[in-house]
Amino acid sequence: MRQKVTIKTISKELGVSTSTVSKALKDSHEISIETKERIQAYAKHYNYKPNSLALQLRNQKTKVIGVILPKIVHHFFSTVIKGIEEGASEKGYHIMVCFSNESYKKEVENLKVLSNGSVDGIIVSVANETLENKDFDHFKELVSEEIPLVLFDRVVDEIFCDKVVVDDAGAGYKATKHLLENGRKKIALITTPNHVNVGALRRQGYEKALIENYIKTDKNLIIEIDEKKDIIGQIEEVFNQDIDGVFGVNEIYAAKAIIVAKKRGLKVPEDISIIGFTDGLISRYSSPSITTVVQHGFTMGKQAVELLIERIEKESEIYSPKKIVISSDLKLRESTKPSS
Amino acid sequence: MRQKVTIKTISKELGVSTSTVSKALKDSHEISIETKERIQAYAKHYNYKPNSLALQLRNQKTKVIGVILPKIVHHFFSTVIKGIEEGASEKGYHIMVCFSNESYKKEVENLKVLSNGSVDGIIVSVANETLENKDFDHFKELVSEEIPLVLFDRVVDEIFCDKVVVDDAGAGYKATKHLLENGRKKIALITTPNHVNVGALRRQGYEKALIENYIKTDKNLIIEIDEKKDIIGQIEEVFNQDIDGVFGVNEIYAAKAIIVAKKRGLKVPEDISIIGFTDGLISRYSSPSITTVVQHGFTMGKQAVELLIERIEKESEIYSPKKIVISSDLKLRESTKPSS
DNA sequence: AAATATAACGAAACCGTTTTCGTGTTAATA
DNA sequence: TATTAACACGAAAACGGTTTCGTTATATTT
Repeated sequence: MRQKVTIKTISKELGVSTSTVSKALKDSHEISIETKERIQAYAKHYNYKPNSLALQLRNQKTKVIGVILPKIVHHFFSTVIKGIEEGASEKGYHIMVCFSNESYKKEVENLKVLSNGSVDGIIVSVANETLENKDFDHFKELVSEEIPLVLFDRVVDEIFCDKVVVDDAGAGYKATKHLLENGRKKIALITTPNHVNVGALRRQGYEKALIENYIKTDKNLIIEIDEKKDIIGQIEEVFNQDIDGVFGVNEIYAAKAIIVAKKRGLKVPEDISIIGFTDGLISRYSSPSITTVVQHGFTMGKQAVELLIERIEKESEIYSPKKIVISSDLKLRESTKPSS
Repeated sequence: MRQKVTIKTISKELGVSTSTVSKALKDSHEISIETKERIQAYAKHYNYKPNSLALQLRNQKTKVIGVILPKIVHHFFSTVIKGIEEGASEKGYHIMVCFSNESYKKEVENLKVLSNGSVDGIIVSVANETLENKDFDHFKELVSEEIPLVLFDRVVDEIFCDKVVVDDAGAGYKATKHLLENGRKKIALITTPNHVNVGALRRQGYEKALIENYIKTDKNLIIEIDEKKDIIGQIEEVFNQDIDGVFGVNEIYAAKAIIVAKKRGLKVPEDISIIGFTDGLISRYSSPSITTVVQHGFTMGKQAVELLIERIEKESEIYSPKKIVISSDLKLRESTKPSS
């Protein structure tokens, strides 16, 4: 890179001290008008830009927020990141984004890098592998260093920090209840293994709705997808039972359920109602379009970053962690309707 | 934040100089083994982490790459960013992500912030508004400051820098040719206004394929979507003509074309073949699934970042910009088949 | 005329680290 | 015994800014 023009360059060139230059550029009253004008003109002409590293070092803050996501090619997370960026941007912050790719090791690495002073605070959605391991020491260390931290969506209770979550249990309840109100009684649940908190919570909601309607939960109707195996194949199994409704805990499962239903000659939504989670493009464009629980990822991201910045900027005050619960709504589309 | 342990803290605490501490932590031979052990033990115990800002300032490099994207909630761009992050990560870099939201003003701002020393180089896909304005001074200034810059996908030729593009003309050609080979002759093109380079290029490919097959391009079959208006409505118009094939320059247009076709009682692909661009989730999950041009966003991102890092790390050498063209392939699905 | 206020600027410390270049002590060599 | 080498460490500059606290010269007040 071409040698940059610094305060030092200017001071040498104009025969004044660096302090004078610094003050002149800030329009300080300590400097005479003529000198200020000379300096400002020079700076403008040579396109002087203050080196932000120097400022960050001096001010002990970077105005950067670190973000660690499990993945990015994913509608929900990309929505969240948009919310985070917008919220950050409004407050004059920038974001540094890393991905854990659901790996514990990468999450630890990322956290280490971000906590060395290059960001003012960190926002994380925990990797699946970490949730399985239940090893959260890296987060606890962060907390003990008093680095502001906000967890969202995939959070863990035992970490002492702010959290933003969707009301997954409530959402699962709403989704299931919608199917029940459609007159469906034999409702299958296509979910993730239980260590994924959100899956577990959505299942709780599902079970609660069934119980309220005096329906026994039938283990055979609940299937925990192993993503390493063939998903369609696993879904086929539950279709071997007699069912008239499906609740998929994400939009992929719902979309695949539709494919399986069609293959079996079942009409959606006439013969079977199907509801999904995550209001992404799949739900909108699959045929029939899918009724889903919309998660408000954008809101989550924005809330998370606002919480974080508040924490960063009021570090003097006594701190007690908050938990924000974002409720979710149903978006009704073609894949559900009352049974005839 | 709790006061962090620095080299200075350690040096005071152990009664040695900061130079000694620094050397000891680097296992320098200049320091006696006992002293080194004392210092290292202390550092480990108090969880010392070198302040990366200080290092960046001293080394005059940040190991951070700035990325400016027009948007993020978009399959192609999120794929690219994944490629960028992976490539960066492999070389020990991190990424700082900003969004222009297709706005010229935000792009200029982002560029200004990133060029103040906080990143070693920048990767950009140009905002639509900027392409309309044809105002590229902010990029030229960057180039004149010799800040490494790589443009991808939405590039502009007059900027002197490395570029990574997809072979849009070739891809448009391939897509159209596929429809022709299916025996389709009245092929509509649903595209963007011409100032969007990629749209223009794909259109060139479309026209070339038609000409090769001695088919006159019919203006009435080409529709430039104005995204501010109702998209479906605009697509309806082209369906008022007699057509048997549709080439949509992105997956949304293709998906909406399918919806319109179905509404008109046309069977896809029996009566009409429809092909899209961008192999995202929509194409995969809409019904029928959509034959598309796959853009290899991941590869683009990775190539872009590798180009950039090469440029950053070999700054001494004489520099002549490269342009990498990524070819695209067709992914055949259900929405196209030979006419019967 | 002496004391004080003000204006305009510079010196130096500081943020946290690395690195060059001493410097003092001890051990080995001439 | 005088010289040199090796060892172990510290002082200081540098990266690019900001800011506190002088300091000098002039202007104002008593």
